[in-house]
Amino acid sequence: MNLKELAQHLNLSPTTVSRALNGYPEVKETTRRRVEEAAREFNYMPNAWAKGLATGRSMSIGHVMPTSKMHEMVNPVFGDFITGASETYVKEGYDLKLTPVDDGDEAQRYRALRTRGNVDGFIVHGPHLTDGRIALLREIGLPFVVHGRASNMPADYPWIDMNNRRAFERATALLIELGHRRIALVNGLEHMDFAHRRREGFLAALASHGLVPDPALMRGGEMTERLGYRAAADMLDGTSPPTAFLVSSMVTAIGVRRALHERGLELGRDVSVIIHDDDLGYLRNGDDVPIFTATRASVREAGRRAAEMLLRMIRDPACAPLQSLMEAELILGRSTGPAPR
Amino acid sequence: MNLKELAQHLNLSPTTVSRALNGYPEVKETTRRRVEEAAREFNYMPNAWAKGLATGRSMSIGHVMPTSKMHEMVNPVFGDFITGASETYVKEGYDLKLTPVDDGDEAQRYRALRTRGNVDGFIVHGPHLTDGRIALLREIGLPFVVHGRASNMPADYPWIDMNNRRAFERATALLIELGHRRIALVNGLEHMDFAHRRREGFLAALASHGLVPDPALMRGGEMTERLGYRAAADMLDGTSPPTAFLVSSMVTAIGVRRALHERGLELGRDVSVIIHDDDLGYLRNGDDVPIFTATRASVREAGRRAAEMLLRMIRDPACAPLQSLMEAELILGRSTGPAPR
DNA sequence: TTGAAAGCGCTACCAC
DNA sequence: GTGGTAGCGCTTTCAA
Repeated sequence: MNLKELAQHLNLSPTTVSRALNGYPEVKETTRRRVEEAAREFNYMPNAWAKGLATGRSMSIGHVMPTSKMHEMVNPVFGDFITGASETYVKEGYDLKLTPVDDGDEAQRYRALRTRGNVDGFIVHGPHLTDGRIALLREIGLPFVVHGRASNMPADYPWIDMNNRRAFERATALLIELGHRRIALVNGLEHMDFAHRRREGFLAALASHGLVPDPALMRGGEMTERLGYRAAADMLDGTSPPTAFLVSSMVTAIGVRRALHERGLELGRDVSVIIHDDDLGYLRNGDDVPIFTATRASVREAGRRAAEMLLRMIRDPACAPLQSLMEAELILGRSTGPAPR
Repeated sequence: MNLKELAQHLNLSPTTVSRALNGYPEVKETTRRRVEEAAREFNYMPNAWAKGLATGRSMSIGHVMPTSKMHEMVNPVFGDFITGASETYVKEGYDLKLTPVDDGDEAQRYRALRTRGNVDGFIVHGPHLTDGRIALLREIGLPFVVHGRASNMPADYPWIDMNNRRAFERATALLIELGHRRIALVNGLEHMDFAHRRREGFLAALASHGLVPDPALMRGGEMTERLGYRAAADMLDGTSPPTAFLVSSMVTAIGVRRALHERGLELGRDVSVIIHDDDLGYLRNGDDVPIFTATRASVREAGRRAAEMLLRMIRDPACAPLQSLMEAELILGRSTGPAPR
């Protein structure tokens, strides 16, 4: 059933039916009602292609994410974020076009999506510190929202982000106040913006307490179990081992625990650990360790908000770029850890 | 730059240009070359909407996945699978339309995608044992491929799946041959097809060795750390504790380990464990435990294949439904575990 | 308040 | 081998 047929059924012109369905004011109320009813009855849905062709809008949003580091973002933040965004899209009749893209040919893919007229806007996932995509997207001229930030770029684009810096600052301060002086940081890949900010928070807290960071106690990498194990093992076997760890991601923390366990060290007795992770429900490793976290619900919320920001920009290209910072939640474990030995 | 303008530049008709670009045979080779060159030069890309409208094909594929259980599939298989599928799509000029959908209103969303003419086919993720979507999709009439299977449905649809049954059968047999008689199964949610098949494999191996399954030693649930912990704790504290565990997912296995550790039991000394997981690179918990696994590469391969199957069906609706079973790989740990005490 | 008609950019049929 | 032209289903002037 298409518009024309529907119009014939109603003894109306396609024009009027179109207007009625799209909320134009000049349609008589009774007519509109009649049309809407018939549309429901025949389960009429406008053909997206014709509509796109006629309006120039595609009613779909491109989500582009680098695949080589996929696990960093996909797992698990990405799923929840996208679910949140979809809630908004569905409500507003938009589709979500997912484009995993190799780190290399990003520019190509963005341009293609743009030129073929396939999307009305972009969500950018997993920004690096210096992320070329922002300049690229600006040049391309479609609205976009960044999930995260790119610290080394002028901050005049719209973004939504967790306050990673603050979470790590608070976590570090907490450990310092417990009496720790040698605190290890096991971080994500530090060319990723979120990891960089976490590090900054860590350093800021040290500095404001008059502590000097020890490079031997700072490590970054893909957030795997293996990284946690290697980093902790090296540090614990080093000349002056840490008494506390601050760990990016639960998975990495598991590796840290393995290294502790191998050395007969007990968490909460010999060593303190604080974890930051965005995936609580899935992998909660007991409740013995304090966690800074973006809960699943709040990541979803972030997705919803990002989508709303983007749709607003699509509708009103002149509107100011919104920026939104969300706070991580602190969940205290049973033991916040001991004073250092 | 659109087709008409490009044609004018070349002093050709739009028709010829279109034919040249779409590989029709009746174009003179020199003309084709001229056209292709110009297209590249002006960075011409056809407007997807016009093309869709004219051809009736959307050049995009819908990936629909239930969100309520999202972590089960999203994490981490989904990312790799979709990356693989995208490789195929990009090559063939297709887009990937992602639709997270609440378990409830699936029918609606599928129909909408179909009626609005938005997709040419579907990939179905995370099938349940009795999955209504298969009947629904058949009724809707677009080609689809299921990532996984639905055991309780007639198996005449196209699917691609890991051989979960066989992996668990082999794993169980391995434990039995080591001398274990009381083997625990910590499984995923058993209304999910993959989990059901794993259980079947487990039971089959017991049966073929003349062992009777003990319901107290079988547990299913969301594959979280907590499930592993609870299940193992209950079983170990029960009247006749298991001497070996077979665990679905690395994350769950971490919980099992915690329970063991709490009780002073050591893995590889007091108890054997075999894990099945599809996410090796990310969360490899040491190399001390044997793992059945679909490697990241093979999951990607599965995505590629599924996409190819689907595109084939789209092009030739009459073609027979392909079905493809992939074998999990066994990676032996340093210790395969002891004989039972 | 409604309708007729002209496109949107492309493909595909038919004629040359 | 190439070109003219009629749609695909919708929106959007302009006219009534």
